[in-house]
Amino acid sequence: MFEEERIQVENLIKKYCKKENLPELQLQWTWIPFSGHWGISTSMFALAAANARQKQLKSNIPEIATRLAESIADYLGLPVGFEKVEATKGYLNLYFSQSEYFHQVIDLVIRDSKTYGHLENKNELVMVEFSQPNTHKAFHVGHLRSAILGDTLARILEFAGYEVIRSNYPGDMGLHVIKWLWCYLNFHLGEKPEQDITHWMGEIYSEANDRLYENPELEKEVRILYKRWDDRDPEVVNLWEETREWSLQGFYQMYETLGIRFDRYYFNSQMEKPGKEIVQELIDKKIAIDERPEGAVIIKIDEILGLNKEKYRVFVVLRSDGTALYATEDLALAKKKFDDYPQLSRSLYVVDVRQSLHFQQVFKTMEIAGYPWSGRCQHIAYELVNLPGNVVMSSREGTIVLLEDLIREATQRAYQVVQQKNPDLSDDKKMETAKAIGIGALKYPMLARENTKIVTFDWESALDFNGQAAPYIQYAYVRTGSIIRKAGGEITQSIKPEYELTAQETELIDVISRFPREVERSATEFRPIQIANYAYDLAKKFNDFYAQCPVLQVESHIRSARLRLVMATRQTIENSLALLGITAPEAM
RNA sequence: GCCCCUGUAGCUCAAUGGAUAGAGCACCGGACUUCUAAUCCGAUGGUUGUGGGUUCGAGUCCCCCCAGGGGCGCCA
Repeated sequence: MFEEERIQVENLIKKYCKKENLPELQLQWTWIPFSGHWGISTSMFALAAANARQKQLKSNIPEIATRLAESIADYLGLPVGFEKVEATKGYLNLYFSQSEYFHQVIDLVIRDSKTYGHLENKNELVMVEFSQPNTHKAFHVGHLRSAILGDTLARILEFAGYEVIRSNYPGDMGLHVIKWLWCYLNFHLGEKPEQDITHWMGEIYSEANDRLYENPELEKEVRILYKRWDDRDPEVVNLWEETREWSLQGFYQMYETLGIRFDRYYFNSQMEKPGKEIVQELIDKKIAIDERPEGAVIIKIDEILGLNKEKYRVFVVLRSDGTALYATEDLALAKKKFDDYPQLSRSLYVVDVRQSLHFQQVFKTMEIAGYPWSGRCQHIAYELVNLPGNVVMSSREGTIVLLEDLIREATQRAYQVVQQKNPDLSDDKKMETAKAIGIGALKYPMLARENTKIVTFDWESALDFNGQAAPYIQYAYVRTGSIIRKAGGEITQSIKPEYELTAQETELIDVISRFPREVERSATEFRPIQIANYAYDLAKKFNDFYAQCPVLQVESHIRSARLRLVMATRQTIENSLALLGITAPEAM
């Protein structure tokens, strides 16, 4: 928006520089940071400094910048599309024509509606792998972060013009699964989960750990069972298949509730064989050293690269007994993704920060082995969700908050408020609204935080719906709906307002116009926090407007203009909430 | 020992290298006869961990420290 006008001004400034024999610099434009105004701004400090350097002048840069800004402002006069040009403290500020800007921004939003902010097709295919839950374990609040972060990144990347494949990688085999099967076979044979599947699965896993802790001599039964799995004993395989399916059904339910979908499932258990093949290939290529049976199969990455410092360390890719490690399987998975989608421009892994070294090792190994796509793999690291006192959530330690419990609690609390404020809604509608609010409230704090910062979970703040939180944004959305409904379906034409806009109106339009830029930035930096903060900012500006500017009870031309502003706000809130995976409710 | 992350208001967190470092929570004082008060307005609150450097300009970039967290050969 206003690109043409900006370029015109830029050309004028370049002309001025040539005329005055000033160095030519790329101008950096920012937004005028003062509230109640809108327009673009550029500083003259860089130009002043470059000029001083070039001419060997020793002088006060801010002073020169101020004079430069002043003479350029004089030179420019009043370019088309702007209503004021101002030089102050070394900055050149160009204020947009209010009615022109209003008209352009609002028309664009209303015209594009659901696609407002959607960027041009980038013709790139990106895979986002996220969630990676372990079957036969509980699904707790810690797991929520990867699921939500990955889902939101996928939404943002899609909106930013990428084609996205969402993939999941459940951990459906490993020691935890064998322990679970052992416990089930001995103490729960014949039982089946009913509701809260992942909860029930988690209970048995936890029981297995307790029993083994109390009676360590039973470990040998677990080892025997693991051997039976390795030999593909039909009884074990069948039981594994059946119980694994229970867990997966539990996950599907959870994703359904959270509004998360996947295009592609890769399973840990399917990567075992191809992983071992890659390890053999690495041994054949003399990249990996086979120290079996005394030692494992290892790769001395630093040595291969000739690094003096320890950076990639030693990477263990196969156990000394020949069984697969997580690392073995991750080598296969990386390759499998590019076998399936050779045109992937990026393969992203949304996995917690503790595995940073692991992924560096995986990607670097594939690079050494000569796979050309290795540079397109990238780990998107995020910090953990801990309990107060920096206590890590762990199924084995029993220090977990179950996702089912949290969702139930949040939804119930939201339901009570809906019940109180909207008693006339049907019960289905109340429940639907409560879910939108409760789940939104859980998602938001995980997104409105830097990926690299730890989230501390406590019940009180998780269930606090006030302040900077999803319900605040949803409430602003509901308010826009009320106004439009009360206007009675009035048709509003494109309009250039002919009255002095209030500060609240200018700021609101300014924020609306920023949306596409926020999408771009959020996508290139893989940071949903940009959108989370943006959505809040937008809602806040609307609430300011709501408090100060009556829409329905004003003269008709103001009413028409404001009604359009409300419509555009509503659309932009809706679009930004959609990127966060948060439902915009009709009533609250 | 090596590597990564974090350090900003009492607490939780923001801030494309730019103008006066901003929100929420908490606390205190106000605003529903109005388009939904899950809202709004006001007040209080800062040596951006320390010390250097780069730059016209540093919370932001670089270096040394300090503090906390995480990772480093057969866990996932």
